[in-house]
Amino acid sequence: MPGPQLLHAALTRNTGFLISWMGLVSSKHFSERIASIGLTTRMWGVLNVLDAEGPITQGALGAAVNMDPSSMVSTIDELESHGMVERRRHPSDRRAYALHMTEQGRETLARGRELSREAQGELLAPLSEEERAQLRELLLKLAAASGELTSPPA
Amino acid sequence: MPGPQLLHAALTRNTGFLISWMGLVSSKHFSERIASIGLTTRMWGVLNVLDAEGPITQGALGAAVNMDPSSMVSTIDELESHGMVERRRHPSDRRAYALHMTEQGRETLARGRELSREAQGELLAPLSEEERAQLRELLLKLAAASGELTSPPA
DNA sequence: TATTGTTATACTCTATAACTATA
DNA sequence: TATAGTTATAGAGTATAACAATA
Repeated sequence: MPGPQLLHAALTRNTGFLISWMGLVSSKHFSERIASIGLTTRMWGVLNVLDAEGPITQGALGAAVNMDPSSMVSTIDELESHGMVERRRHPSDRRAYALHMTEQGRETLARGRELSREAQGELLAPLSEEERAQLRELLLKLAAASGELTSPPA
Repeated sequence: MPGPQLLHAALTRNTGFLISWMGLVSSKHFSERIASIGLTTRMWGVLNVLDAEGPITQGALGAAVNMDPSSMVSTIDELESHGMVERRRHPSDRRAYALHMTEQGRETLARGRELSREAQGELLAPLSEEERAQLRELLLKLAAASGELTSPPA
């Protein structure tokens, strides 16, 4: 799509389609913002989970963000080349890395969180504080149950 | 992502990210369903708008679903090869087509709408009727305003 | 024999630019 | 000169398979 614009009324009937649409709008908007500090959405996800989980294996991190191993390689490559993450050797398993966040990684993450809040504010501008909280709760319920989804019927 | 599963808690803080995530879950789930009747998400969007707008030009249809002209060509090719849409010549402009939906297109659309309702029911299963209506209203507000978004700051 | 991470490869989706036939 | 549609191509993003080092 050449820039998400207005959704045709005919495509507005199904709430699932609405969610997909707003998901595209949101991720496009957000990725434009964090691009200004050299981040992609994938890097963003990895950086956040790494921050929460501490030194962790590349495979475990990939599993946590639902990214396959080969995509992880290039994502970590990017983060490392920007000095945000270090690949150190795992102390007891010489096949594996222990990924560490650098000081610059932490600074970038902090700056990214500011941008993230800004982007969210713009995205949710049409909603009142109460409505934002409502939306957030509803989405959390859906996300919590989304693991049981996605398998096509027999 | 190898199949949307659970979202890591660290990525749950930002509502914008939540929307993106659920958008991926929803569109993956939905596209798996309509694949069973030979439709892709793009074909689905075009079919719905074509149904609403009646015979229409390829370019106008592309604008209505925010799809660039070259992507429209392959999408209409698919629809035409499945006998759902016909490219007839525009009565007064021989450069343009007037796209017509066939009877089979209408049948597929009707069947797709059933699948769409089913998929929506599964996606929104964790929500009560009242919550579903809430979510729908909130998303409509956001979608209505999404045109003003997406441009990065100066 | 299995696992961690890597490489090479391919497939999908989407966008860009150059082209044709009309206007 | 501009527009409707087409073609060829290139760029993301993501997935698969084969591989080296280590377990």
